[in-house]
Amino acid sequence: MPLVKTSKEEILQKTAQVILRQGYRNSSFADLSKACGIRSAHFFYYFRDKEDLMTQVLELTYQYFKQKVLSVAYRDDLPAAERLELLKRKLNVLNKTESGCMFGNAALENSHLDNSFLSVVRVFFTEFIAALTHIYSQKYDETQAHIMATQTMQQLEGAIMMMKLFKDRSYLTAAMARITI
Amino acid sequence: MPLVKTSKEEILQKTAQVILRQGYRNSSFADLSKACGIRSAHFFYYFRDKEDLMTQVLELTYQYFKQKVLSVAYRDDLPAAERLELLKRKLNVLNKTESGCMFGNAALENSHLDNSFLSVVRVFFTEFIAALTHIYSQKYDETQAHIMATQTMQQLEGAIMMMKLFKDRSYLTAAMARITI
DNA sequence: GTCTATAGTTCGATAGAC
DNA sequence: GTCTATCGAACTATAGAC
Repeated sequence: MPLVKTSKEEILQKTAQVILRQGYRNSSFADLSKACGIRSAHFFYYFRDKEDLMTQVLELTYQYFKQKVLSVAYRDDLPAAERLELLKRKLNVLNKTESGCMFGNAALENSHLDNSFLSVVRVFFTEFIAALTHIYSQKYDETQAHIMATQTMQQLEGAIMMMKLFKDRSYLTAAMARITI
Repeated sequence: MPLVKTSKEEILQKTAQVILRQGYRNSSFADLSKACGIRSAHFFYYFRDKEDLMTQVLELTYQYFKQKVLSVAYRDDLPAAERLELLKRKLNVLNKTESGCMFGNAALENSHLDNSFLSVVRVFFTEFIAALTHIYSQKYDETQAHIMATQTMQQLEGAIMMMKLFKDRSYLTAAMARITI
């Protein structure tokens, strides 16, 4: 019985990896506890229930994305084209694994329910589109920029779906290459 | 006369509706049997197990798509633009409910496993892209046509994801409107 | 209808840090 | 000797299967 100190942050990160790969419903506490090196009972020390765990996983992932990825869209000292290239480079974390997008997975898996964590998923996509719109709006009017942003995001999610299904990263690579302003 | 009042076809169709909405893992035999009006034991008369049921649901849905939707892509008596419009009209079944695409859902939910039914999902997308490629290749060379087909399909899947998440059909409507040759 | 496995969850105990 | 993190056992519900 190893008395390893596992922080809440650590649990959230390991859990995120498993759920990214397998989905929410398909990840049991048995899976999660194995990945974290703790017993499943211990999750309930930090989290109310599985839904609470998922909510916090999504919130952490969203915060990471907002701060590390989306923020570059608002660096108005740089020209739009450069901000877009920076954003694309940051987005390449998606290409590290073939596990896809946490939020896309969660959207398709849980939209029929009224899980509390769905609101985080909706916020993620809303903010993602807003960031892209901000970049495009340097060259196009607000309406057109919003359309292009939505299109870009949808193209990415579609490509990620193919990447995950065919275990082939070239779908995402190709879609990324097509993103320009 | 061991007469069964509920045919296999009926079961497959009702089951398909539920799984389209809720996903594979999220649909229990309790859910499915309620929707079909049979007792859960009855499923095992027609199907080996849940995976077999899902495989046949996907195969039936794929056959429907192939015959009723994708076939119009190969009606070479019609000009490409007209075939594309016809295909789009057929695809509007997706807009009837906000439940999304069976195959997109299955792709994201199960890609981490090696479920036998994943091959049907891969065939669906391969054939979908092939059909679109055939239409585009009337105007563009084969390579370009294939790229455009992949892009169109990914755009649709992305839009369907948004539609399902936000329960708002305008994402799909807008994406459809943008599909041209 | 019943069986078995597993899921999510609860509870009480414990071992060390302060 | 209280506090925090952790574990082990057990409970309850539900799943898939026949």
